[in-house]
Amino acid sequence: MSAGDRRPTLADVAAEAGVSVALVSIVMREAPGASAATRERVLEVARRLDYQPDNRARLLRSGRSRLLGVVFAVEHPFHDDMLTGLYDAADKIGYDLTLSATTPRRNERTAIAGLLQDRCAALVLLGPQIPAAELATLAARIPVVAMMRGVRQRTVDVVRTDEARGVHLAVDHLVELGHRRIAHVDGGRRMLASAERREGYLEAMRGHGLQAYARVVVGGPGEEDGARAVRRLLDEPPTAVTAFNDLSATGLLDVLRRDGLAVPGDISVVGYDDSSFSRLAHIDLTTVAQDIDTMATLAVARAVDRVDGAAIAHREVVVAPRLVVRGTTGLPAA
Amino acid sequence: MSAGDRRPTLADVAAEAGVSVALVSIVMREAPGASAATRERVLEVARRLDYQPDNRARLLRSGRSRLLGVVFAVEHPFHDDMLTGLYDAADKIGYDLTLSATTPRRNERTAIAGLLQDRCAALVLLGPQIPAAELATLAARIPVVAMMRGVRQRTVDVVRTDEARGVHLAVDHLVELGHRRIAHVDGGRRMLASAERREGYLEAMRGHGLQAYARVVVGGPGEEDGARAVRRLLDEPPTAVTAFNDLSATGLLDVLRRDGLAVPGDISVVGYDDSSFSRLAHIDLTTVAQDIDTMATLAVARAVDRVDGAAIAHREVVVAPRLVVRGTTGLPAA
DNA sequence: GCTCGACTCTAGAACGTTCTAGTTGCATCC
DNA sequence: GGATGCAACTAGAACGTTCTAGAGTCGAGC
Repeated sequence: MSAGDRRPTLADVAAEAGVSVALVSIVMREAPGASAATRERVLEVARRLDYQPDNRARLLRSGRSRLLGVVFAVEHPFHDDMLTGLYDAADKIGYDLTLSATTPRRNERTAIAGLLQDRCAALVLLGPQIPAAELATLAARIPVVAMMRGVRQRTVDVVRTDEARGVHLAVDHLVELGHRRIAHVDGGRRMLASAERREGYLEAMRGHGLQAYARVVVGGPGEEDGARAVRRLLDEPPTAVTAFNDLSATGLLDVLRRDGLAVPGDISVVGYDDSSFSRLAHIDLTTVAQDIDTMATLAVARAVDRVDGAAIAHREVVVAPRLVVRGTTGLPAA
Repeated sequence: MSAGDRRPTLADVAAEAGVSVALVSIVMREAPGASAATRERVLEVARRLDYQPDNRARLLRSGRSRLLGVVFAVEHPFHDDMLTGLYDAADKIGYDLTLSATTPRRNERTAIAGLLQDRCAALVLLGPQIPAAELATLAARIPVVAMMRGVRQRTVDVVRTDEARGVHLAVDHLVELGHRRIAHVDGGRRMLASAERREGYLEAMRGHGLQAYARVVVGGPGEEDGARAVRRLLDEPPTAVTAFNDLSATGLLDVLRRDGLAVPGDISVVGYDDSSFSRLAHIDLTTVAQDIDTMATLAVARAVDRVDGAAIAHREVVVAPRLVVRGTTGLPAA
């Protein structure tokens, strides 16, 4: 009735071009078995009829799907960056991505269920929150790659950043600038990476022979957590602070500046994550960045390997982060 | 060979339960036509075999797809917020969402092509960048709802915010606080909403009889644009500024504070978009927020109406924004 | 005892592709 | 001049569902 009565199919193109359906199929997916002349003619007809292949039917018939399901959280701007990398990586090896988001009102289980019904070949989960056991049962059904979360399950693959190394880099940088009294505001008990980053901090301090100066304050993932933590720190202020993440660092910065302390003049601050806002001139935060492209490439490669049934012994890939030096770190006060 | 040889199908469940495939289908989609007893039994078998319906086959067979394709940009954190609303709205009326992102290296055309192949029933485009003509040809093929962009094409639906009204609200707020010398830093020539917001500003100034004080400075969408514009403003500083967007406002704030001007003591600033970073204690920006839930609900409803072939005369829905008052606006300096 | 309707269930076609196993035509080889 | 090979093409099954049409069963109504 309205615009297009029905979308054209292979059969329509075949009829119009005077060839068989199978031949049109061959032409459309650029498979061998058609002469240049007919190829040309079929393509012309397809274009004229505005033919669009039906992915559903295509995937249904041809078993393997060359489709990777990705679960990401709308709350994490960082996940958007990772999507960019994943699209690139998948594209490069001829795979497609199908996305499913978690939102404050749409949980991970729902997001995963949707992808399972779409019959993607493997799942890539960005910072999955569901219990490890659940990941394991899921992995029994379909290859699963978890990113940015360590999972001690021998059936799920993991691609993550070397968290400890990240804070290590931050401490190295500060020490190099001449800092000694460096404190760490951690991510609290509930955050997965918190313990690793704290350990990285302690280890780095020991490595520089500064264990006597080491000081860890309990914080959390939010802005307020950083603000609260730094107030406790100010009785005997260090010359530099490494924070659990950028948000926490921002809260911290805010309190410092309100108290009239100059950053980095009086105190240097390092965040973690290289969140987009840390680039704002206003904040200009020195921070630790994950290697997005490398991680994305590895995750996709690993997923595809599993789909192809490759036998890979090690399940976990740990990628080194890098330090992004901006304006919140400098020489310590004299 | 590996984990699961093959995912179970309706036929497997049917065989195991000793009934026909059709009956299992009936049970799985909770259609009428099966007794409570068999329903129970079939479900039990399905659960035992870990049966998952195959969406592809399902959609292929049952023509209509109850599937909405959404194109969003990873660069826009705001789009993530909108996704949240869209998921809610779609969920409420039994529709599914399939997402396709644009990234710095994946353009809108590619994103749309993917969705077309997935045979979704309609397309929802967040802030589409492609030419209106292209949108029109697309709309000839499938219902299209464009969000956050005005399109003068009688074949595509539009759900957008009343941009002029947003700046109007900002000016009203400032005038109410006692400001008169209120300037506007616009979004430059290339931004779609720029002209509307500028008009809204001028109209509001006129409405308050302040046309003599009206002053528009050419800016842009970025932080640097705001910074550059405000420097030009400082020869004869106003007591308040409305900026094209939050990013521009942030650049502006940064310059002001570096110049030793207090915000809002010496000068008040209003942004636009309610970006997530505008909530940071550090920035705490008064801004104009779009009504995400309303817009999402309207967009989904409109898309579904078109799918159902409803005849709706007006193609454009304009939603009122609201002002979010935070810490960058206050009484003018005495 | 026959028909009717309601209910439960089933066979088989259909959706739009890809894949397998051909068939045809034509040039090549001994 | 008959076998062989190859390129170009085709018929029809298959993928896992849903849908249409109809078959069987049973109790009620006359």
